[in-house]
Amino acid sequence: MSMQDAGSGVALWRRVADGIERDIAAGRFPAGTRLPGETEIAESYRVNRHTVRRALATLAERGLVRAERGSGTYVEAPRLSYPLRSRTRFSEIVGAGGREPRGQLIAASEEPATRELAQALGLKTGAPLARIEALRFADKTPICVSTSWLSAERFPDAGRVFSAARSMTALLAHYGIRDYRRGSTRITAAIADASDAARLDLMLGRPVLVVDSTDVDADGTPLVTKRARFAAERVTFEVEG
Amino acid sequence: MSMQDAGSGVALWRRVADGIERDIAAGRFPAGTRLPGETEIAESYRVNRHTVRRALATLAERGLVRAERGSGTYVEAPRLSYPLRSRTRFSEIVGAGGREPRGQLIAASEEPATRELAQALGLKTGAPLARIEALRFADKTPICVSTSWLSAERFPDAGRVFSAARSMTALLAHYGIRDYRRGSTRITAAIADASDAARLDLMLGRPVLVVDSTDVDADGTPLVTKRARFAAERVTFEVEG
DNA sequence: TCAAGTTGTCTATGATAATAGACAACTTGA
DNA sequence: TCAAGTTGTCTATTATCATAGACAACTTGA
Repeated sequence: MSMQDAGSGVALWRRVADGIERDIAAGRFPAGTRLPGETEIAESYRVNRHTVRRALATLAERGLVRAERGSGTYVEAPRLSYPLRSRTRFSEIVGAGGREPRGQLIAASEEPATRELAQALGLKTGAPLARIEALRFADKTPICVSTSWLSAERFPDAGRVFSAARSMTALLAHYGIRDYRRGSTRITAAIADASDAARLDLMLGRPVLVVDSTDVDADGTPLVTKRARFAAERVTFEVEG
Repeated sequence: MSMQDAGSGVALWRRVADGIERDIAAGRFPAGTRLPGETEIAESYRVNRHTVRRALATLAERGLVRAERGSGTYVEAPRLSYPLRSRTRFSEIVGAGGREPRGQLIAASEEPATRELAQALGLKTGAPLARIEALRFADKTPICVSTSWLSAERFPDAGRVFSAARSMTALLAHYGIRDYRRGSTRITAAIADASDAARLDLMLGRPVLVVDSTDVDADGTPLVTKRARFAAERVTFEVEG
């Protein structure tokens, strides 16, 4: 560590990487742009060039930038704008950005409802729930990991249905539910744990947006409650009103 | 670093600290609870006891836990629930949790509107803006740093008024605006920079929730646009509908 | 063609992170 | 009172972080 560091627990190269990434996310380096040279970046962060190289290496590994020997380092990808409205679907949001939405089932299982889950779904503690863990992509970039819980009685075989349907909207449609909306949403941020980091192809220690939400049908009856972890660096939530 | 680490750029002790803090935030260790012994934590994280000690030391420094020699380490503080509605005020939110809201002016200045700011406020690029930077507390805990911009023509002397009023609601009331609401809100997360970390009494590298918002009057005319950085570990946003 | 500027790779060195072990100081409950 | 379990402090060792310098390989534009 350098002298200016008072022992933050975050390596210098990582802070440089974060800085560059924020500049990219903020649009100061749009996609396709050439970044300043490594020496120049090193000077502006008051850091050794090797430290900058390590920072750039991690960004390159994640596909955010691409280094071209003899020429420079160039910006690759943008950030997904994610509106939080009552009736927006993941697939629509991604599609609106001109990217291809994809869902992938990680695991499906059954488990009894904890007190919190039961309360969210309007069921009794211990009621059988289907638990579906899925990974969602925009093109080939993983955006979020979501864990969904539904009543196993009302939605029998939910795991199998989801793995075929590949989206929650399609799953609910399979059970005759054509319309649903967001009942509640809670957002906070955390640091990615090992499992999320691996699935989201995210470096350990990167921030994730943690969204707890419950979807309800037209009558307000809870259908499904979820906890999703979004790679913070890849999305910006937009709240209406 | 240990072998299981592939070079995440985040020190082990910090990941342990994050883990413990998440457990506290998730309510697995409610306020007043005694944490497992250092040796036990070390085993569960597969880490040396000294590493755990360092993690606990930082949590203690931030007032999250308190170590008692010979007895154990105990949990101190909870997390603020922050609803995102059209008409919620910081002071009401904090007050609702039984805590004392406080605002502190960091700096006030005047500057011409950038293109983005002008657009948000419905003004022309270059129009004079008052810029107010403030720090907001719940009791003695800093919650967020906010930078607000208002039209300097419509709100002359805004900085002085704010420093007396100590809240945006009171400032607007001073100019005869009794009612206002949230026009737009955008949320993402980032890593605290040095300045935010210092003001929020946050370790460098901790996540912050970045909220860009614009408040409008009853007619929908933009009044003030803000960027606030919240210590993610101290709040949970609640989104309606 | 050539010079200037770029990224890629090597060696070396000091500071810090993480491990390991031992023991002191203290609290708690039997 | 005492034993078991806790936090506090010390020494020592190894791996990684960050710096520093030098040079190769390559691209670009004059």
